[in-house]
Amino acid sequence: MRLTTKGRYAVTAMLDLAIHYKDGPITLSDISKRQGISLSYLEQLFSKLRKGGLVDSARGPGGGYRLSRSAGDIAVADVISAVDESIDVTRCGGLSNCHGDGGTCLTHELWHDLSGQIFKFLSEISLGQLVENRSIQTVAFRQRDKFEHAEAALVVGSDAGL
Amino acid sequence: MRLTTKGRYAVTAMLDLAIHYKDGPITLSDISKRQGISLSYLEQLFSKLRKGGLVDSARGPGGGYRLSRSAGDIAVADVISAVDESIDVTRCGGLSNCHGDGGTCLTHELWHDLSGQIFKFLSEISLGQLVENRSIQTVAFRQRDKFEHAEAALVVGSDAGL
DNA sequence: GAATAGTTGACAAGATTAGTAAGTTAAGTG
DNA sequence: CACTTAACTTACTAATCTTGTCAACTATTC
Repeated sequence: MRLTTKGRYAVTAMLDLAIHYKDGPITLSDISKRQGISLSYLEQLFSKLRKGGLVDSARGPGGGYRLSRSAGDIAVADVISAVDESIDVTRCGGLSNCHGDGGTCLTHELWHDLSGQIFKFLSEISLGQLVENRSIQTVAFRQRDKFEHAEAALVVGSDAGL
Repeated sequence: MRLTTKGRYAVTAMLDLAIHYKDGPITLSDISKRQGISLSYLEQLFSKLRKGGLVDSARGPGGGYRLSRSAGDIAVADVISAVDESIDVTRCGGLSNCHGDGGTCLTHELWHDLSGQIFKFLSEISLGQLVENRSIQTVAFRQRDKFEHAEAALVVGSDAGL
């Protein structure tokens, strides 16, 4: 899981789509103006988003892009994965054979696990939740206490989104 | 909040430090060998980690780096922030004045909030937790049933896909 | 059927980051 | 003091991100 400005641009653009969903197909030129992202970059990003099946396109006048499914069914992780092809990294390939020292592959596993958690976290936040549940979220976050925090973080991530 | 390979390297190296804490100061050369990260790059990363107050250094023979405080007191977010100076981004500066359209700055706010959540999430995971809870994790992981899944996943952090 | 508004794809240049190489300084050791 | 070790620093190269430009291709509209 990586999280770069590229992913941020993609999520931003998708949020824009989600917000303006009711207006029919949205042109990249509109998104470009609203979000301050260069048109050519948007074209590249949406090429990947389209290949990832996250958006549908319509050409010609009145054309543009729209979400391929409900905003509630598109996770933030989906968007980021689509544009940010995450080449796996740990030299040992994740879990295979690098036991030169006691702590070698253990470290990689630790990272692997953490990475999985981040991914899971972002998988449980949908664009729809971000747009709709804004106020509820912050409240839910404030309420939990320290010891529930493990569970709460996940639950919050899942239903309250942001 | 950004999450790049750079941050991953830093966390990996810090985990290595945490694991080998009892061995006294650890040289970058050791970390380099164990984790497969180039020495030069480690030097650059640790320069920032040191400036960020996360590690203490000792020069000369027998020298090396060690965590400046308990592994339980160092959050993953601390490490990533230290090496990955996250320049803020949204053209409007985060929350200021870009209301050209209804959804313009709202989108930025949404991203800002999401970013904050990711940060909070990573702030609540310490290096110590990652290292210590691991053996418990794998066991607990196997034992849990579907409904305990949320809690276990965080404590454990195991499988979870990517 | 031509004009227009829009996507799609390719390519390249500039800007920023990631990563490497090599040299310098400080601290121990014989 | 000379030598070694290892932290520090600076300069450089490679990769990636981001923007720009140009040329198709497609559906709508006049």
